[in-house]
Amino acid sequence: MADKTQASNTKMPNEMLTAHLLALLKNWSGYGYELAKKLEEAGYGGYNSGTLYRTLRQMEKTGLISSLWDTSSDGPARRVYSLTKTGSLFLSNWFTLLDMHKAALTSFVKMAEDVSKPSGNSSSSKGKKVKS
Amino acid sequence: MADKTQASNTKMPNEMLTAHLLALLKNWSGYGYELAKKLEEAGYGGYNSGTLYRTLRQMEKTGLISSLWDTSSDGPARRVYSLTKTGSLFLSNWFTLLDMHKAALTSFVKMAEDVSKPSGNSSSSKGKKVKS
DNA sequence: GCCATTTAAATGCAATTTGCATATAGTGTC
DNA sequence: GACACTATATGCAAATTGCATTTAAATGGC
Repeated sequence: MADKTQASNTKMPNEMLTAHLLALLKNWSGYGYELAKKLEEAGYGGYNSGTLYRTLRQMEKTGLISSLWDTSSDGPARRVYSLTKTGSLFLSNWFTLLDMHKAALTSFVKMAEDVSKPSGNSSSSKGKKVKS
Repeated sequence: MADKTQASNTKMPNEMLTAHLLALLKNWSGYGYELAKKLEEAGYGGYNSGTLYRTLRQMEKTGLISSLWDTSSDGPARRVYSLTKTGSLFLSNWFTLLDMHKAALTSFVKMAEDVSKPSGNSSSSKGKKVKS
């Protein structure tokens, strides 16, 4: 479990945790402990519980999700979250943001490729060579 | 310029700045001021210079890029950066990370969709309804 | 009943990161 | 000299994170 499937050592930034939580809560209602386990199952464990709960509370404060206590079930009370309209919007914005980000990356790479290989011209030239 | 083309108000996390810088530096050598302008042109301004320079220094410290001073040109000296092998690797890892992230998001959304619409069953049921 | 364990959420605090303003410095121009 | 533009860096308060720890309800075993 938690088998470090993530692309090598690259650390997931926390904004992605927010996105994951929003996606899990889309068309669903879940509480922290449950969400943590789902993330774990999906290979996105590695967040410690403190961070997770705090992230959830903060998402609530910023209006992405809303919560209410569920005392109906056994065991300690659960704070059950569900997506707000804002959260839903944020999620779809995140998707487009990801696309734009990726597009920018590829275009940046290509930009440089085009300049460093200007038709039949070898070595230096445009390649903004540093003097020493 | 800097025309807030980014999907609404969603803020770019700084890990993405790192990715952008790496992409710009792939097959290229550039310095901070220049990189800032390229980002600006591409619609990814909105980073203040302090953050940008500090990010670059930190990327150097972690071995993603390396720098040397360029005093050959007019004006103040420039710290010219180029990608290390690690940086190049990080960038391609970042790409796969993005893909995995997006795949996870869509699968999460679909997961919930499948449960909340169980064939011909209306209202509550599996939808993990909260009591009050 | 008593104790350990599991479920569930939250807090304390040090360490890191960020945002914003400001500092420093070289060059050219009026 | 005063000013603007290029170029990098720092100070410091505010926000965020990581890690350990705390609180608390319920269950299972003895």
